Amino acid sequence: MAEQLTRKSASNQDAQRAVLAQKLKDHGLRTTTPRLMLAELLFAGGNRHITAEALFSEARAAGLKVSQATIYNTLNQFCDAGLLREVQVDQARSYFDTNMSDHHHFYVEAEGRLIDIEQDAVALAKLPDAPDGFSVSGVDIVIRLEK
Amino acid sequence: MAEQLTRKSASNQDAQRAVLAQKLKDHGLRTTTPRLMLAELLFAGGNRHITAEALFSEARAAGLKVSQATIYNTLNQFCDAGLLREVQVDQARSYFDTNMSDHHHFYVEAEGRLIDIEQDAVALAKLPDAPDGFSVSGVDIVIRLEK
DNA sequence: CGTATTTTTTGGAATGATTATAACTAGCAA
DNA sequence: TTGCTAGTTATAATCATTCCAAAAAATACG
Repeated sequence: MAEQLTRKSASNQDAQRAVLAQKLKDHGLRTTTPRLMLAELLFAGGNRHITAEALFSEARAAGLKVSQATIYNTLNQFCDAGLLREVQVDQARSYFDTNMSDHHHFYVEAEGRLIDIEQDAVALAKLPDAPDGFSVSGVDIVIRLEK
Repeated sequence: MAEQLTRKSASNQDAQRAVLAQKLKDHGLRTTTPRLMLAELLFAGGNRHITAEALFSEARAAGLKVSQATIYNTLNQFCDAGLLREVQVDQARSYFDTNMSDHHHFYVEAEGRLIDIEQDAVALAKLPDAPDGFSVSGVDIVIRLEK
């Protein structure tokens, strides 16, 4: 029984990795060990918001020997590839969001914590036109929270 | 005529400085030379958005000998005092906005330029409630622009 | 009016996140 | 396999911002 569970979870893990490897390929990224492991941390457990530093700690805690440079490179590559988006809430550090759907954020400044706002919880009744010669590349709404 | 203009503009400048000195006092800040000169750069010509680096350059260009530390201190003090607000659009550097009224921003990423959106050009039809235990301390909307 | 007390300013060092560099290694196509 | 290209690494470099301790300026007090 214990063996069976172990075997089963191992194969689940393999399947999950295959899916993630495919996801990387689909976005034009080679499947390397660091990328795959980081993808697992980032994408395997539902949407999340994370800083480079936090991902580095997690990777280390998970036994993955990866350098800080790789964390930054990978996060930036994932962003460029459209697997991640950067959220601008604190000039001190960058936050990355695995949720690529169109949505906005609460930001708990005191805790440095981001919370997704469901897409249909915000409705804009009116938006200004872009100034002449420009087009809108994105609309970001951040609702700051305090206790 | 030229003299008259000179005299007149000098007295205008004095009057303006008196107003700014009072403004500082009203917000609990002592009137010191660097503060007054920086206040002049910041507030004398209509609303503006500026970075620490840009203000430093302007101050130097205007012949004011002020250290970078003072630029940062002053910007932060003005923020704390409610004379300025910080706008979060680029993790690389902080922008300060002299317009304290409730409004939002366009951000031209390619130029690092902020543009005010008039208050009534944006209307929010629906906003989510703050999660339990929190209250909303601010709502920031940034519309990113590209060519 | 000067002198003491407190606040500011300053230059330079320190910090912390992020990026650049250059050598090494791993993926992958032939 | 082999060779070429891209990825990873450790370390140094960068850049905005903050910290620090000493010097200067502003206010308070006698």
